[in-house]
Amino acid sequence: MDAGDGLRVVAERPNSRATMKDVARVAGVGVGTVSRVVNGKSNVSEESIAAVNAAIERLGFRRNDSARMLKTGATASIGLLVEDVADPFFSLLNRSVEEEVLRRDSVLLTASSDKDPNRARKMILTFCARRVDGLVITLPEGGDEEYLRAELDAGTSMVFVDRPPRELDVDTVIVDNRGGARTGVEHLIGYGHRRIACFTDRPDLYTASERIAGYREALEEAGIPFDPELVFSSATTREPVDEPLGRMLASDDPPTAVFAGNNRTSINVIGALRIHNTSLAIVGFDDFELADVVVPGITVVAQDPKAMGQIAMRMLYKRLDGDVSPSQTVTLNTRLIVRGSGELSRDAVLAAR
Amino acid sequence: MDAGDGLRVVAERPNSRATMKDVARVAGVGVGTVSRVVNGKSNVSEESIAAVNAAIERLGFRRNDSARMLKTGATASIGLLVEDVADPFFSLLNRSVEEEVLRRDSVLLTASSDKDPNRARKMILTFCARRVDGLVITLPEGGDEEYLRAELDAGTSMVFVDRPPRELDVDTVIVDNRGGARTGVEHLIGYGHRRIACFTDRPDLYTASERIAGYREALEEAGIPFDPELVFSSATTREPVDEPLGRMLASDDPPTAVFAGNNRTSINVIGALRIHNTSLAIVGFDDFELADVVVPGITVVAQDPKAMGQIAMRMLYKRLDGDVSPSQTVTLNTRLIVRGSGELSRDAVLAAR
DNA sequence: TTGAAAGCGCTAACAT
DNA sequence: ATGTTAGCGCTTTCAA
Repeated sequence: MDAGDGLRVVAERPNSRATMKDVARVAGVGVGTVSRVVNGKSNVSEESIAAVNAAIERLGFRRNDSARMLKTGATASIGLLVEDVADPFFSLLNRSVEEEVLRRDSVLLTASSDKDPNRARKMILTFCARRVDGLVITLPEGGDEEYLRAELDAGTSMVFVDRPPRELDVDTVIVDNRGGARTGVEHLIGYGHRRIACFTDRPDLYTASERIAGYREALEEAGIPFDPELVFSSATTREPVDEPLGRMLASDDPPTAVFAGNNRTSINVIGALRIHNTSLAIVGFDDFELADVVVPGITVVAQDPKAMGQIAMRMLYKRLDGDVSPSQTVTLNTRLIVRGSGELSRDAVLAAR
Repeated sequence: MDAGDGLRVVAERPNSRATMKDVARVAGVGVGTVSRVVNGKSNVSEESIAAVNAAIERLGFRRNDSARMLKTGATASIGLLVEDVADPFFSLLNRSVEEEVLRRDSVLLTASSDKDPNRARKMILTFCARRVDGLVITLPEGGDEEYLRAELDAGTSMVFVDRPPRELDVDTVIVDNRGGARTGVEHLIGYGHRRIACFTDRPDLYTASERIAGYREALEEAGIPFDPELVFSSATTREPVDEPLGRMLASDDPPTAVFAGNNRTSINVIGALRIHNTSLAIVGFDDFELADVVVPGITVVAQDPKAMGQIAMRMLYKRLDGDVSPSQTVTLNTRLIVRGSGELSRDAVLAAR
């Protein structure tokens, strides 16, 4: 390169982007002016604007936001941690959060915890190292949440969604899991059912335990004894469901209805019922695509993940805008969507046996 | 604060995070040492490590990655743009990409284009301004793609998924849409069908047009005339499907089978068939949850979004690791999953009328 | 309206 | 093994 002949070879610097300095040089102005143009400040002459834009175009300049973030301290980014971005519920929440983030011209960093507290911790700390402006978190059960306190103290805003923190004092958006489950089970009881099976996720999960509690409350209120034989709590994958359902059906006093604790569970129960060639009344928690396409349509207790995301982001941005009022918990109500499967009466089920 | 009495008030600097300088001061070492400890370099004494870690703990220090990124030029981040993160297909792709990103200790920025070229452009340029190491892109139809060339020239690696670029010379992962569709339609023809309806997405979309082409190829090969009356191409939402399906069914020579161009379409067609209280043989493109729970199970031409994400990331990381060989296009084969709906013979359908 | 210059927090080269 | 320092690319005073 510098062959010693005193000539300075101005390399094209492949694979290295032009900086404002480069643009300034080409445009024949100072970097300050370039910065003003790039950020659309008002006090720049038309001439300068034109010259700078031409240089930008020519060099393919794109502002380096790392430098900008370092300087200004604002990253215009939000971190979202959910259980699984591919889960129908969380993917809808994801999209909803994205819309709000876009509205503020920020970017969204996403991650799936896969229900693993360590993975969650790692991702959250990574987000914090990137200095996200705020965090939307579905924290998996069973891990320590103390490490979040340091982030909170350092001024990182966060809002919990889908389940509340154990100790932390942060904004939270949840749904009325217990009340929703109770409504669903009451609905079945209203159609004469007294033997109602319950298929849910692991009961150490907040949402599952709340829904089981709602199930029990409805039974109790109706004076129906709780029978642990009718509860199965690892229903999130398909295979484990067939056997316990079969056992229940083969018992002396088989169920005539089933309450399914979430969308995956509903699907698994429907499949298992198919296997056992039986039909029971069924009400599921969570709506899902195709719930109205199977016959009969599946009656569900629906959540609104879109609203959840919107509300969470609204709360978060209020904090980012300086609100320091006490933290809030917003509890969204569920909605019973009647489609047929939940309106199969006890008599009808028994008659078909 | 500085009350003029010569005393320097060392404020607690609330809402402003500790820096390496702070940590160095508290630990009684230099910033270089702090940096070495934070980054796990080898040549540091046990003493220093302990002192630094204690200070980090006490101050709640977390490295500012904006500064690190500015300095090193590496952002350890990948940008993913899909049509909609809440779509069952793309959400699975999203998760798959996330796993690969996690494996490299990077973070993932995600965005939905919502099929809007302008929104796509905005998000991609934002990602570029953040200096993502690489981009995984499903570019919406109908927009200019030239702006990507500047990014490519600047050294940003990218891989297209789900549909190929029009002009750009970049790595691409797609599925054999045409061949898959042909296989699906041939399957129906094999069961005696000669009047096969086709419900798809807008034909200006790459995947839809390829699938329609596959549909036509299968017909042609079997000597079945193509009838535009049997094709409906805006089947992505529910309502528009009912009417054209009804019209086809009421015609002189109604279809006995239907090929559905994607998962949403399949669901809509199933719903519409329910409305019209008819059953036809059906094969859909894309697998979906519940495809095996409805009766009969839905026979589908399945893609593998997980594999797509893995392969895309493998290609991307090879580029990031310095591979400069010519760009590749990987075409994944589809898989026909037989579940019953596609094996309803023409005779059976006619007999039921 | 504009250019010059300080400095955001970090890494890495250099000196010790 | 460790402290010091230059500088990454930007924004933002400050002075002109």
